[in-house]
Amino acid sequence: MTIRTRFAPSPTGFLHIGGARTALYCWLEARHRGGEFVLRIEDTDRERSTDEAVKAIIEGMNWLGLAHDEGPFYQTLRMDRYRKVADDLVRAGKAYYAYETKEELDAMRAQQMEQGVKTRYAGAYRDDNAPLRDDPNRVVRFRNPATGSVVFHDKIKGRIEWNNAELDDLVIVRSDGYPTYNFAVVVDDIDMRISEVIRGDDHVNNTPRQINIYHALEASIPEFAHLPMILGPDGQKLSKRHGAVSVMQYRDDGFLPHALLNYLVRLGWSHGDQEIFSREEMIELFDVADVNKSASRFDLEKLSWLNQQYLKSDDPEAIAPQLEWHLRQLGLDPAQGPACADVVIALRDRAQTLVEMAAKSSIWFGPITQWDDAAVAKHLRVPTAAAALTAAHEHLAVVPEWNLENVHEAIKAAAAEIGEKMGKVAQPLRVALTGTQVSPSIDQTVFLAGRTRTLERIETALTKTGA
RNA sequence: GCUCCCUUCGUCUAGUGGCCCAGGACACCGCCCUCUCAAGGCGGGAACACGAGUUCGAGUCUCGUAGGGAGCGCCA
Repeated sequence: MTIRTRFAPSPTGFLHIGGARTALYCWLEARHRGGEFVLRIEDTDRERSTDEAVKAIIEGMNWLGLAHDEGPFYQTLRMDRYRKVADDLVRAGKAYYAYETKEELDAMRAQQMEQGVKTRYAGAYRDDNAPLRDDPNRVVRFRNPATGSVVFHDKIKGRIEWNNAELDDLVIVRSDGYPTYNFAVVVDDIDMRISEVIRGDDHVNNTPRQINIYHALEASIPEFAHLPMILGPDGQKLSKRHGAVSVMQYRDDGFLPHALLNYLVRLGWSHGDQEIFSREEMIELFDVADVNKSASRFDLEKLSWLNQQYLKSDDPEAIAPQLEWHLRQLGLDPAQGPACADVVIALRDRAQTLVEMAAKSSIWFGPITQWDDAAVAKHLRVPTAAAALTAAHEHLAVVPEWNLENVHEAIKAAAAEIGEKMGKVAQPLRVALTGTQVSPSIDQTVFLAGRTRTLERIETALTKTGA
């Protein structure tokens, strides 16, 4: 039997880090075991579900490259199915109609809280066997076993046992006719033949009652794996109010999807001392049973480090289009400068994100917008600057073919001509070309500027030397 | 209040009774390299929450304590 996993977000917002990791683990588990990965949209909360959120979630998964094999399925399209299953349950005596108002239920809970007992439904209809009647408050409740216990083996948390006495008769169909989460998931997971339920550990508490519903439906129980949460950098729970952002924000912030995936796969899971995983390695090595039990914090610095590792090791030609995208975000035209793959090579040791890389490349795609006064004072207003720049201009003007090696030789020759070390030429030249005293190696900086731009900027800089 | 879950360097983690006076990675500090900044190389400080017990031997097993988290909805 092939295994099947599913990712089942509710479309009430964007795909955030926690959801992305859940999706990744579901996807990896399916790929690793040669199974199938299905996407299901849990949109029974009509108040909060939106089409934009569905699009945002799918966009996020596409960006990360987490392709599903089936779906997306929409719960709102399966209403008839849920109603039929609920009716069958009522007919079989495994569920019943109840008619309490929300106010009555609130009062019941408040009273139980006061008495220090677990809050649970203790209404009158469980044993009432009342015939169906029309009432705006009519719901269907599941008749949970009153005695015994539910035991399951979570692939991550281990053995978990729950007393049925702790569980109450949950509503499975609301007064508006819509199914509730705990009911719809079970019906869906059965119908979609899900063999492994991988989800956040905020659902462990729901699992025993869901298992009871599986039993009532005479379906076989899938395996469960409850993932620990991802906390914010401060150890607080991530929420929309507190630090949770869309995975697409990471694209905008200059991260590579593979880097995010690699970061996420290592957050709560590991394989010895290995830090870098190709997609193939993730698939080969990942096993949901190896996931850690405890929550972990999101660390932007480690993500940034990983991102740079990929910036350094990925094919520059593959990164180039992404850099171009970020250049355009800055209002720069990639056509007005050197080949972006060359820029990637020059800057990948100096930038952790594509946003940083794009910012640092602006000097090759447009005019110098800001002069660092300290740099000018230190490297242009010195006795040797004018001679160094003049010599550089002279040699660079006649470089036969404008490539990195020839540019390097020309600058070396200029230094030799004035009898100074490289630094005496490189620094003034760097300030002339960038307006600052920080840039990639001088030959790279000059090469990427191109001959015309380089000579122009040296001429401009000469006027600043005071010579 | 009740139920369930979790606890190794600041952070992510290795560790499944002796290989651990605890290893790797990020971050931090120092040195080297060097045309700047990085990157890289080398080195450094830094943790088994606490207490009992089991055992010849415990980070690893058991119990308790403390701390943290989740759930207790006609939300998912």
